Amino acid sequence: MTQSEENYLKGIYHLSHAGQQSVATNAIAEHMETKPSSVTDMLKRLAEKGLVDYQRYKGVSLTESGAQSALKVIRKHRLWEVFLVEKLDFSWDEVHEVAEQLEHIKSEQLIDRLDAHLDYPDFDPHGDPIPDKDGKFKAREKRLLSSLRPGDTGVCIGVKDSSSPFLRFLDKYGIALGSEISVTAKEEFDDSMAIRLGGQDLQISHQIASNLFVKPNR
Amino acid sequence: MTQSEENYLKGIYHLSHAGQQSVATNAIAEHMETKPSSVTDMLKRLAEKGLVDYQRYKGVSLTESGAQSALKVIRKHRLWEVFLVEKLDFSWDEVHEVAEQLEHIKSEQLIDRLDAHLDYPDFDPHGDPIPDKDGKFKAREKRLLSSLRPGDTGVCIGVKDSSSPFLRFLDKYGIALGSEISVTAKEEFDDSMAIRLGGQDLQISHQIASNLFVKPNR
DNA sequence: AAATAAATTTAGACAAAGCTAAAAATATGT
DNA sequence: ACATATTTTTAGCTTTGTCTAAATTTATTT
Repeated sequence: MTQSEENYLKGIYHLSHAGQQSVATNAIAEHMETKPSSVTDMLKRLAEKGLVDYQRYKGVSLTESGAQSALKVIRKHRLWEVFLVEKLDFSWDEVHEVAEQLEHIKSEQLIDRLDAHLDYPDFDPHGDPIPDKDGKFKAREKRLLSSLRPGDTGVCIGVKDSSSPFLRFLDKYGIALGSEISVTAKEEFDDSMAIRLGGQDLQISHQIASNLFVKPNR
Repeated sequence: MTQSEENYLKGIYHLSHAGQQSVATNAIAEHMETKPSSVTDMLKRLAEKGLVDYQRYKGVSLTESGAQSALKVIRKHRLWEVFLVEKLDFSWDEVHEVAEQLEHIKSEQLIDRLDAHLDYPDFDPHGDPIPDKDGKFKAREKRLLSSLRPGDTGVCIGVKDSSSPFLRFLDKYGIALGSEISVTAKEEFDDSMAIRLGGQDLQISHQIASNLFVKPNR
């Protein structure tokens, strides 16, 4: 399987889990920053290989085999991200590009040993779950911070938006995976919130709160 | 620069340091397991980019810029080999293939941090020197074991042949980088040698002795 | 020095992956 | 329901990197 094929499978996987079912050609093109005509070409090739179910004009979905392949790539991507952050001291906003390359290295042995070296992590530096060898991953209760009410508390376990500006914003205010957050107030008007973490009080916009995942305490 | 271009530069670099000066198209083809016509095509492209000096029918040599690029690839390859052996417990006969892929990952930051993580190694697991960021590497006195005479001693610092069968042979008899070796006898007839290392006596053929580098003690 | 052999290059094809522009199918608005 | 807009596909071209077969250049023999 080529790198490009792997990238398409990964893209289709992500799109078919955000929205549902069959994914539109245009959606893929936009997601992969390419042209719809190029997507069509690739879909035909992937269909040939039994990795996707594709009928022209009807969108596409991953076959079982395609989904397994996508999960393998995602596993590699996320394990490399953990490596970069834990072992090479990258910050969480710097890892994506490099992991995009590393995810295409072909060696079962390499990824198994990397997994062991990292002590079998379940989540990557953005809080996304890492599939195991069989493509299964640990679920955990995950809600947007914006859905909590004043008085509620939770632990930061991930981000929805993983763009560099957002991640750098979080770093700046000391918000990291594992941070204990309690909601002290919520503004009706603009849905901004007052939160407390590690001794300090912060005022955060709805924009921010709706891109942070927390595991609520009960 | 594409992966293929990088591979050619690396190949030309190795060939022009084993033999001398300008490298023949056929030699490159053989070394890279491809056809001479493909090599010609690539040489033209590399010449276009100012990475090699090439005149048709006359062979090819690296320009300053081409040599620098080749050294960067070699640096990455060897650093990754160290990583695989030191951190992921690969054995020295398993690392080459994977390093062939990893050497093409593009990120200055990655390779700098990997270098630091590995504590700036000077030599790879086969004893080959690792170029620094400026393409320079540490020299050290290096002789073939076969050139020592009875009574001489030395430390094993590298292999000439780094094929799996040879490396596995060395493992089997406990010969590793850093092993203290003393020559106890040398057979006129077939140039085989009796050596002593770590308490045991071994009889090794000329084949073996002429593929092991040692730093002689004086 | 001509004849032959070996090395190298050219010409023409092919596959992967992309693009643009035009055509076809599907969806939407009134 | 029909015209328009949107989406998707097709057709044809480009680049990278490879190949085979034929042509050409260089090297070696006798």
